[in-house]
Amino acid sequence: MDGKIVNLRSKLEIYKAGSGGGNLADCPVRDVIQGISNKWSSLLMEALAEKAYRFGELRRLVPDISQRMLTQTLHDLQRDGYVHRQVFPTKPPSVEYSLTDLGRSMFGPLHQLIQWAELNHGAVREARKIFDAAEG
Amino acid sequence: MDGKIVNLRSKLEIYKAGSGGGNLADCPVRDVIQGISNKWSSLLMEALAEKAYRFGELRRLVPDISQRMLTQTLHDLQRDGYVHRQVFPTKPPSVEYSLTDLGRSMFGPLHQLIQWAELNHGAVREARKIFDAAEG
DNA sequence: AGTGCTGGTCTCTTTTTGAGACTAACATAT
DNA sequence: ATATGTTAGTCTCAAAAAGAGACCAGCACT
Repeated sequence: MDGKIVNLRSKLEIYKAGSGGGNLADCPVRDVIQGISNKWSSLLMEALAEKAYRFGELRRLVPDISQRMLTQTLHDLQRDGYVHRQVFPTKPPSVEYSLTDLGRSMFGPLHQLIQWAELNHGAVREARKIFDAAEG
Repeated sequence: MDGKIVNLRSKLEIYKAGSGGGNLADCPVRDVIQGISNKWSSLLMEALAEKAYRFGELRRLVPDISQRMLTQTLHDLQRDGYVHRQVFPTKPPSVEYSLTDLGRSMFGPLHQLIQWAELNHGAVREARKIFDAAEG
């Protein structure tokens, strides 16, 4: 039983006892998953998986994202290698965002999760209703 | 082209123009995905997928989660129907958390994403390095 | 000259998260 | 008898993140 815990610890833990260099980057799950586990990433990935979009198009597509968070989320997705940013020298300049190969690869499993969400939305809502009824 | 956008809009958008009742719950992707797209959910799901754990065990397993966030994340997972909470009348009382059927079902696709993360951690780190080198 | 379009940045406020002290009730150790 | 540890939390306050929306430059069109 303790062996299993230790096994899991190696995957989950951020701090390795007695190790000076243990940090978040040592845990793939946390390092990668946290990059896409935020309010807007999966939504933008889903949009860009369909086709390339320009900044303004994305903003209209997801109207309740603030420009600030759209800029920042796209920047983060680009930094992690999921999204490619291309500037076209039009007047005024336009910027197109598209998925990279890595982004398309990651969207595979992400899409599975999104499909699960669509399929089981009702069950989750039902669970919430029961829970909220049981304890206000 | 516009047709595709409209298709996507129906899945992504939070506000439906002219509709009084349009809100977050109308969008399965956002409603369900946002429940698990936070810092600790996937980590706790991964732990509980292995076996049931008690509150204190989870806290030791994920040592850098605050008690406050552990309580809250477990509460949210329970509310969405992924986690079952059972109190044992020991002295002092102990509480065991385990996955429900719905939780195990959801962990299927989530696990795929986690495996992708483990497999492609290196590629993501490399992308970050290149990005950070190009623009400080 | 005025207006609009582009893709942002800047500032301010609100919300979320983190750190950690504190609780109650009982068991065990001294 | 008194001190200490255990349980699963809650509470408060500080820090970080997110949201709202004004503002910007450069050019086209009117």
